[in-house]
Amino acid sequence: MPYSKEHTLRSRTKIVEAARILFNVHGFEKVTIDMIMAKAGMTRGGFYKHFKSKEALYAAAVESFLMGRGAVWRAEAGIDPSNLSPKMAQHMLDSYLSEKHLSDIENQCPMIALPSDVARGTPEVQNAYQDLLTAMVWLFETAQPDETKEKRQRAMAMAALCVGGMVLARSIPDGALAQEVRAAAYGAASDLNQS
Amino acid sequence: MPYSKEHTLRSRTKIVEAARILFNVHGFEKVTIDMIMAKAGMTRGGFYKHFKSKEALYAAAVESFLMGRGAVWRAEAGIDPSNLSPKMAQHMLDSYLSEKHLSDIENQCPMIALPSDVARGTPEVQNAYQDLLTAMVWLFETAQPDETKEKRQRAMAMAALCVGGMVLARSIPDGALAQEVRAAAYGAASDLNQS
DNA sequence: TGTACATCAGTGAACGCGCGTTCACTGATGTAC
DNA sequence: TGTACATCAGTGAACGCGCGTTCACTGATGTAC
Repeated sequence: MPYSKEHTLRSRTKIVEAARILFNVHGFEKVTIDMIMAKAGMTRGGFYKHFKSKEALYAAAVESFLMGRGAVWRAEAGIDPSNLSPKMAQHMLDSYLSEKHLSDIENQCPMIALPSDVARGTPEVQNAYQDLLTAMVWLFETAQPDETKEKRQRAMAMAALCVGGMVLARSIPDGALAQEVRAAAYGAASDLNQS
Repeated sequence: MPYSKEHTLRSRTKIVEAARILFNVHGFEKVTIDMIMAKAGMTRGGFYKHFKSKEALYAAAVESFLMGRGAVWRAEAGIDPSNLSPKMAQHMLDSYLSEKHLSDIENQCPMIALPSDVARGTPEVQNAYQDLLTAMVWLFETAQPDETKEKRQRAMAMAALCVGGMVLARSIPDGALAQEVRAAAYGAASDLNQS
């Protein structure tokens, strides 16, 4: 058995990480296997030792966000999933609907970066996307105080505001309007979290 | 001057209409000039007599929704833009966040169908997208009673719920969860409209 | 401890296909006389 | 009113390029003796 399991896994991780960033910046179709492998420090052919197709990598890249870059991001935002409260949910909103997230193309949440690609993607990719959504809704829902009514609907509306606000802000050329939309979504989501 | 202006315009309209539907279904990259021209009842080569590139058609297709299929759609929903009221805005929400809209891939609003393509598109396409958003926000804002506070923020949050709710519902494989998200966004948007 | 071997991650050239765009042409139709 | 002409929308073959995937190979390294 040449090359250790660790070596192989490290290569795979480098490919996924390169892909995640490139897909975020350019979208699925515009990114080539060459670009991904070059960014990962390898050459074209080796790709198929790790993934059976570009589509399979896509699912892995979306999935990787949850426990990879997403975890770093939650930590930076001061979110502790094992100790949730409305304050924690507010931290999540502060961070997700921030100017910083709006301008951070490389490390943005894939739910914002890739929706049209995913809606037409394979079941694999859609499952990965759904896992991200489910995690976000779970966080918002669990963070609500016990007595809150309609927690789940509330959490889902907050998620829709997070993704909708950012998607709209990203797709329009007028920067001032984009900030206005982002801020409006932030305000409405905060109201839902605290009322 | 061979062929009347009307004839040329009719051809152009057929191309734009075919493109709007095909982009909605398959996304920008997956649709070929051949597919579009075939659907419009013509052949490949003629395309460039009407548009300078595929990108230029893209902008035209997004733009066309506002006064084309979108107008039909508003009429069916009983919306009269010259006589707005909270009830009209509610009709808009009823229709936009409906099960019908969720399943109507061909005639869906381009804001839902194409966000990731647009976010990386030309300024032309982004302008067309922004026009759709501006129209929607204007409608929600204008429909509010005079005494309502923060009308504009409210209208923007409603738009974010409309687009966010539908984008999420479209991108996940679990149909029941998709309906739940759609309904939650609908509930929250209705609350914003009426409170 | 040292060495031959087997494995398989990684290389890079090549393949094959699809698609956006171009181009020489055809032919329908409005206009001038 | 009828006819020759000019225009340009539409045709369809061809071009050229890029990209996903394949494939024969190379060489690094873990294992057996």
